[in-house]
Amino acid sequence: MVLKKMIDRYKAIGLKMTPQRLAILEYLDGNREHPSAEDIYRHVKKRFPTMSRATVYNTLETLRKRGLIMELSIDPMKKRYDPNIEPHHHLICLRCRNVLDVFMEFDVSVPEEARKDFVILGNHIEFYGLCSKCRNASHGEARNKEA
Amino acid sequence: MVLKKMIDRYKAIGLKMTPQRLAILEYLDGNREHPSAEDIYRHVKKRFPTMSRATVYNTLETLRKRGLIMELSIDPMKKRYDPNIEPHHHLICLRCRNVLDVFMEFDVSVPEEARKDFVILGNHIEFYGLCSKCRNASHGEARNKEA
DNA sequence: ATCTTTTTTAGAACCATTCTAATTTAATTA
DNA sequence: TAATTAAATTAGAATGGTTCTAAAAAAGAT
Repeated sequence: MVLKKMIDRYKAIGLKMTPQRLAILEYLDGNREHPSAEDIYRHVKKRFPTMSRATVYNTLETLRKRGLIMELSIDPMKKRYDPNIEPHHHLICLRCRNVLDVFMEFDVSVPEEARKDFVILGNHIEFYGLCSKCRNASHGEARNKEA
Repeated sequence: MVLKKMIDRYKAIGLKMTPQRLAILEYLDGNREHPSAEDIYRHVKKRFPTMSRATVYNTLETLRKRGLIMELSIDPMKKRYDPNIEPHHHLICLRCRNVLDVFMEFDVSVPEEARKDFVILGNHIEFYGLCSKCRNASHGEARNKEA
């Protein structure tokens, strides 16, 4: 459970721990769904009906700046968030947009001449394809518009 | 020049070739800037002042569906497009968001047990770091808000 | 030249995200 | 525990990217 660490870190840098933030942190803790801000908002709103979207966005931005979560550009329409900050990669279903983590390291170094003085600080591999559900169900699960 | 091929392909499937579409195709042909819809709109509007954003979006979607361009999820805020459909990867500057192509193949196969019945159809590697301009100029070129 | 179908257009609508300014609250200190 | 103060929350407005709409224009076929 990374939750406790997050809370401690929060306080250590002079940020206030509010019930709303705690709810967001709890939702994110161990979450493997790579949720969007709206996903998070919908969830925590159940417990805090007055919750504002701004709070979700602010909290996510604060967490990101502190390096406690990652912002993913996996979805063309919206940002998605990953509370797992271990470097890893993603398997993305082209049909239902679900995302599976891939905890592996690959040797993908780019030689000098190919990177033109660019300093490479990290990498992220998107594998795209079809998840087992979508591969079987010829219709079900569809959530996007590839064609 | 892939332009001619695109025009032929267009007609072959019964799509009409209009001056607006031609302008968009010409702008994309050989373009290595990974432009957004807005970038394209601004450019072609110079030549066609009545050009509508809808035309740009429609054309891009048509091209994408036909596999003539690729839609990139490189930028969290907007889609960007790549007329180069050869499989390749991208070097993304965290500071100015410029993108450099990497024409290399990497062995990134994911073993059975790691992909849980997922069928992998392709992959795309994002290398992120700092381009030479941004690395030198401590301020210039900044276009985003990493911190 | 006419006809049919597709495309273009301006603008409205929509969704994700950011901003705003007033109100509330966590944490500190007396 | 009450007062203080800096930070967080809130509803809603504003913004930016994208999609939709319905009417007008134009491409390609006959």
